[in-house]
Amino acid sequence: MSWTDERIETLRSLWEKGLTASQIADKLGSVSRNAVIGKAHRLGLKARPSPVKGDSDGTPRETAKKAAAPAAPKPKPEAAAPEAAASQPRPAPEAKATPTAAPAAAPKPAIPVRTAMPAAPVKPRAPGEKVTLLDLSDKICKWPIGHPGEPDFQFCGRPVNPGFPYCTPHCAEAYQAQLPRDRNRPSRAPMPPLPRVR
DNA sequence: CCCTGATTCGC
DNA sequence: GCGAATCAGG
Repeated sequence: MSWTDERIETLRSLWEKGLTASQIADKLGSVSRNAVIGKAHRLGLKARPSPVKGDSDGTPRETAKKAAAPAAPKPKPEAAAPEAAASQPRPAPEAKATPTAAPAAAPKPAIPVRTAMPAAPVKPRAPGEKVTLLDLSDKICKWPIGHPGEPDFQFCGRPVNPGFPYCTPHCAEAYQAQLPRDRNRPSRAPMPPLPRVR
């Protein structure tokens, strides 16, 4: 379907009424959210609270262009991470106390590591500057340092191992291969300490 | 992950 | 002109 006068009128109306692009697209039918936004802009309708308006200072909007740069490598996500089947995420990293029968060597789980990783937070931070909740994104390691609620609490902040919530070292910490079963030994690992509660 | 609007660019 | 793909942020 195309943009008939009627549909354009509807778009105008709904857009200025404050409906979201998705809602408008939904109402019109046969068009995507992007189509609505594109059309709205072409019509001159615009300036609605955008999540991305946080464009501070002189950074209009410049990112990797498509055909512009000749030598522009494309870090495409590609194949997703093959969720380790024999692994167990440990939500309570502090409790890495594995006193009894410490395995001679923690078996290196097969965690895909694609790129070398700088051992520093994504954004250079002043010494002592903490990686707080407000800094979290899909891109930085969310491995907790310290205990929530305590003044020193912060997050690791290194770049994540793509597809994981943690950086590579912390992935190795969090996802450990299941050790071979042994009937002579208690099947249950000792309970890790409970998280502190206030 | 879901969502939002903005922008780019091949068609 | 159109809108999918992408981006950047909530």
